[in-house]
Amino acid sequence: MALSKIRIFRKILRKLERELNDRLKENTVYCGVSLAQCHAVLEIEEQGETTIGKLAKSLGLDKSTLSRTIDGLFNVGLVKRFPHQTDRRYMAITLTKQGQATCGKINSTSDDYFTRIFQTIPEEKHAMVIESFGIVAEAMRKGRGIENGV
Amino acid sequence: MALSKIRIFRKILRKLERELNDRLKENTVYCGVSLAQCHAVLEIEEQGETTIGKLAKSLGLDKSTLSRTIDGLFNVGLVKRFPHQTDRRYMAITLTKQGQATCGKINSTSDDYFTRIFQTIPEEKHAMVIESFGIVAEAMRKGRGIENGV
DNA sequence: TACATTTGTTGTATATTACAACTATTAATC
DNA sequence: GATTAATAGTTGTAATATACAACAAATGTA
Repeated sequence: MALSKIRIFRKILRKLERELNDRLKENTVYCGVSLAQCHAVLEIEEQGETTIGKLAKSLGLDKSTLSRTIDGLFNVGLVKRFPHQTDRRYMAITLTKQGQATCGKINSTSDDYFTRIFQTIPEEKHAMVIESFGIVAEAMRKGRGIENGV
Repeated sequence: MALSKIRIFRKILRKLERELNDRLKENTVYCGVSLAQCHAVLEIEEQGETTIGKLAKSLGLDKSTLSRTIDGLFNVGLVKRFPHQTDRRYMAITLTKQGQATCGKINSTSDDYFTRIFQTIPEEKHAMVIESFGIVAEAMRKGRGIENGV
């Protein structure tokens, strides 16, 4: 692919990153959780009962970081934390009712937002857009460890 | 658009965000600058001679934050800083030779990376992918201030 | 000239993060 | 079964990134 197109794509990507960031900030502020907490909450929702280690791995963060993030969520009553039945090294982490409510709020504001965004995009392009984002996300996932100059 | 599709799109987007983040981290570490510094350097390159205020605005950050980021870049010799000729309230900011070199390194590792990523995507889909990302980025930019639950 | 605005810097506080050292628990080895 | 390994999580510490408020310097305006 021509370098000029790569440059165009990178520029678009930087723009997209800025927009995504701004939106996320607004959304999390509105939902009363920090960005880190928001990611953790969504990840717990996705994993169901989980552990610090699993969350750290799936979010690509250190376990100490997650330990503190979960501390914060526990303190504001969004997660429950109790030793695993058979292996007491683990802490089983789940969302409280309130945590589920927050999660629902995050999801619904995000759903609303993207519904509106898609309303400004011609309907016949929707499938193309979704496919394209999927392609790139997957290509990047597969390309992990590709020499990145590293 | 159906909620189920919105949900799929959001999930893809989260995946993409994680991948983008990871890659940026590796890249900036390799290029010897922090993520914030990297963004600033690329923005200075794009704007040419610029100011703290302009950078803060374009990056969506506080001027005090940029003041400190530029401090850091100045200390490692990547930017020059001197009072504007006619209005001495401004600091004119430019990249040094070394700053340009770092910028070139950032660009070329990113170019290489995305060139490889696109090599894993069928060629006939390249145009579609670029168009789609452009559409979403622009839709989000236009949609700024859309009630986001706020 | 006196007041208002703009630009950037500094003081202070908070959030996010990682690494290293540690504790507690479980698994493996002998 | 006792000793050693490995694993899960927490805590101490430090670095980075960030914003808001107070400020100083420069410029514009009345």
